[in-house]
Amino acid sequence: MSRAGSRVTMADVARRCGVSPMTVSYCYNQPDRVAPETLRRVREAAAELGYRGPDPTARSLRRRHTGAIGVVLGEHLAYAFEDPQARRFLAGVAEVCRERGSGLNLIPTTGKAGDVERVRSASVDGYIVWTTVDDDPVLDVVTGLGKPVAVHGGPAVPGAQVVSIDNRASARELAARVFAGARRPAVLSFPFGRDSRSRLALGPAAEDVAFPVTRERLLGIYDHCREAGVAVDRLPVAVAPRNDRAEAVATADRLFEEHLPDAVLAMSDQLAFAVLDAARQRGLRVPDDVALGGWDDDPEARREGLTTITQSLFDQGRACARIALGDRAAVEPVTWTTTVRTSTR
Amino acid sequence: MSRAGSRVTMADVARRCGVSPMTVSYCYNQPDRVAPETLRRVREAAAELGYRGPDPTARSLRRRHTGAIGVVLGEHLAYAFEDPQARRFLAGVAEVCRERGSGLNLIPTTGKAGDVERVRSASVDGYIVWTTVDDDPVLDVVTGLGKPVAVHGGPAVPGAQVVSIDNRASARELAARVFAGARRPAVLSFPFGRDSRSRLALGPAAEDVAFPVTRERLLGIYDHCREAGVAVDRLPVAVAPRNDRAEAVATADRLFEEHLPDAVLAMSDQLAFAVLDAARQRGLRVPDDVALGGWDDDPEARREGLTTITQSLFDQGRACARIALGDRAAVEPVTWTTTVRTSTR
DNA sequence: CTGAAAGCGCTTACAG
DNA sequence: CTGAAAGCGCTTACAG
Repeated sequence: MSRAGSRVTMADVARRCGVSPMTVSYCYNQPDRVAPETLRRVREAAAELGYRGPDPTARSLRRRHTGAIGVVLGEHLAYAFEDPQARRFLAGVAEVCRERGSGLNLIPTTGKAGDVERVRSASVDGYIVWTTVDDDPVLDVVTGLGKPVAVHGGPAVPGAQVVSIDNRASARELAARVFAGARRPAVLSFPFGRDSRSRLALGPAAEDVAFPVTRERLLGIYDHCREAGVAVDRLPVAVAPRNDRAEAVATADRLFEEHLPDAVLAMSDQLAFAVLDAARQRGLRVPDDVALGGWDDDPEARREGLTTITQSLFDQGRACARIALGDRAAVEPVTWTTTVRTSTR
Repeated sequence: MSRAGSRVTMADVARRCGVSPMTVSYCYNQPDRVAPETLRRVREAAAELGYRGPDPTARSLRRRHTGAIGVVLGEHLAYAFEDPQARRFLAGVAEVCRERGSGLNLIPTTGKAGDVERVRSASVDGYIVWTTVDDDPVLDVVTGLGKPVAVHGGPAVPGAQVVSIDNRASARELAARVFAGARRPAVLSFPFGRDSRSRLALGPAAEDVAFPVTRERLLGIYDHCREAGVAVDRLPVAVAPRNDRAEAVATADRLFEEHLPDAVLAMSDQLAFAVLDAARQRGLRVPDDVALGGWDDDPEARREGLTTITQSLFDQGRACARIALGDRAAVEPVTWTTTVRTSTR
């Protein structure tokens, strides 16, 4: 048996044992259709020649599908392996891929020029786009390819299916919990756009927020404020540079420094933990001195007694994968619930 | 501009504006070679027809490379997103892919029948195999394809380049540290083979260990024992079901229950933390009652004062990616050092 | 600066 | 049960 990694083709095998290339093809794709003796000879010839089976690229071209889906990550790719929620999501995607024997292609984008080309030139049958900004050029490219597209979180664009909880409704409900009885409520937000700089403002306009998930949550919080008679234009909203517990402590700390809030609604559990860390450093008690709420219901949230919006990023990953693989079956709406623990009054 | 996602080819564009298909091809691949006016007309026709550029699969077939590498993960794929060291490794791989504009294909295997086919039928130019067992059939497949192959950790096989620290030497050196002054040393090991069941034995034979990384570390520990006059056949070796802190606590606890060790060498920081958790539950002090050591130098290791083997899984991921992309440049040997902290005497 | 030709390696309905 | 033919969509030396 030769180990020649060099190009051995079906035609070579066919020639070697005196059959046509299509018979060799059938040996690999529908072995039942081939006479046992022929099958044996073909396999023997393949072994002698070191032929390892049909070339995947040629097969994909001919069959007009690749058996893989692409996941477009809008951040430095390492993020996908660091952020707990992105990980849960990808684990869900991966599970479906494994069930279906499908490939999983990670496509990082950076907001620079090469993105569009990298996305377009991935050999995949469908795309999943991880939550991005409204005007991300990748969305146009991906929806113009005639392949199924799932967008996690948002934005909603024609030609793509969004998989997301109702962020606005969940924010409104959570704000009611966290801000209950508070005199100085505040928000710790995700970045507004791709330029992820930390900032702090009073009731910033929701229209300025480029990430739909962030915008909807902000809008939901404002909804509550109006209902509860809280002045939105005096609501401090601090923006964390990234969804990272350690990094966000400084932002949370500045929030305490400047406004000493007695209730903080954070846009994720990670950010809520950052508030918790900052509060502890100051000797503040939760929820007596400061009430807290977050999103995601991370395993750590239970240990910390954090009130949070429970949702399954894993299941959402699964749903996105099914869409990207072309499942027409109606994907059920994404569910969420408010889980009340001891961090709120 | 049409949004027809349906098949529009280069030939269609060529026909539309009265040039040959190859001119259209040049417009995408070497636009400088084309007269500006022609370029303009071709682009216009492409826009009118909704042509989005060359089909990636056809291009790959023609060019004979795909611009992607495959990463073979020997565990349930979700593992890649959970295990801290696997994540660091993949982040390193991903960084190189991003630098080179290369794709990253995740290929999960499960030890079952479909594996070989899934690996073989991935359209990639090179492979990275995450540490696996000696007789993994995937190794044969992957090295027989005539494509570059990097194996992380091991085993070493012809046709593949191994990227790994010297596990045996590091184990020997670490054992000397951790077991110093101990009367009842013990080991908390990774699984020996793919059947990941928890067990506890005295000086089990290293030859029975199917994972080279695990075997080499065990051999290094035995090396030290022989030098230091510790009876290997009375050295308790507990096997954790998985490299998971929470899950391994039960195994560590059993080790304390049955042997009450005063020094435990764990094969990773995660497993060392499990020992730490079990020790704390029993009110044991580190290092006075029990000395501890691990591998990897996880960020948490510094906080916990854990003596450990420092290595960069991130850099090893980078090295593997370069190999899989065909870099012939000598990849430097992988470095490691023993970082001594307060968990040893 | 542009085109005619060949071919990357395979699969599929269709005959026989 | 097996084969002749067509073609998936593109790129590349080579002429001109």
